[in-house]
Amino acid sequence: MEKYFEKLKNNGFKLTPRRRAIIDLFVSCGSHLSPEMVWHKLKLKFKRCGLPGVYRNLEALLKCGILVRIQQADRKKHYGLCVSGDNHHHHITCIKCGKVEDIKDCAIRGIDKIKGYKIVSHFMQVNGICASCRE
Amino acid sequence: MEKYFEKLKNNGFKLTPRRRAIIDLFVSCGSHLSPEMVWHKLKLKFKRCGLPGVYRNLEALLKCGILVRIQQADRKKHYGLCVSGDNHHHHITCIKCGKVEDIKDCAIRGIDKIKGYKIVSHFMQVNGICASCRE
DNA sequence: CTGTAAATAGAAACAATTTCTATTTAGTAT
DNA sequence: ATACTAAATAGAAATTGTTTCTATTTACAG
Repeated sequence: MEKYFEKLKNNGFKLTPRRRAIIDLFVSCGSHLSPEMVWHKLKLKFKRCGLPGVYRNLEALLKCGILVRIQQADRKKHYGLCVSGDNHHHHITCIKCGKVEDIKDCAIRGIDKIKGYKIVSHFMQVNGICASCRE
Repeated sequence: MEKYFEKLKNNGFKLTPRRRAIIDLFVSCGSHLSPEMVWHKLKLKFKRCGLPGVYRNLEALLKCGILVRIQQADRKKHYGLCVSGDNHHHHITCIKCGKVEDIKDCAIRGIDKIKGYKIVSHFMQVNGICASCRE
């Protein structure tokens, strides 16, 4: 918990109740959330609370490496706690409970070229059903 | 060309001038296009031509396997010709010219489980610079 | 405790996509 | 050829997700 507040400070961001609540939320739910889902949760705690503020805070937390952005099939943005820090990794998402885990092995890493293309970036998203949702 | 018209028919779709033009467009440009880009091109040929119609047609062509949907970093949908047919594959995109090619090898294929997750689906997008854009 | 830059709410703007309704058209049956 | 019918269409309007703007409030350095 403290380490997150450190990160905020190191990046010149203030520690506000909103941000504390958002971090809490991600820590306790342990899965990824869309801005709208975060907003619904926050509205339970704060009576006055706008969706634009949620977007701004999620981007701020992304910038200081507390959250990662996860690409889903829908057009919504999704965020999750960044577990691996800055190391290159991908995500596996449970389609039942929404939990997100990091995949450290990356098939592409270290590969320089594919089909004559100089590789600039790549993105991988794996969807599955986690052990506890499957039993 | 004929094979595309076959596919339309096999899926219960009619072969309309719009669809013919859209297929032509993708064949001749050999890269991926957003609905809006398709629309701009179509407007040169057809004076009356709506963006909603483009969306509908791209989805129709997707359904019969003529086009594939490519996930880009932006929030737009992108479509490209489906070169590999129904076989599982991913795409590499040139960030300079927009060309899209298929990658047949897939690191995930055949893998059943990762971290205890039963894998349901996955998605990979590689971005690079192609040989001719690089020289 | 004061000052200031950052954070905020809420309204409004924006962008991509989808839905709706009435009209037109492709392809089948005559 | 011609008429019929389901599908395709244009254009307007609605919806959805996100961003920008302005005025007010707040965290925290001094």
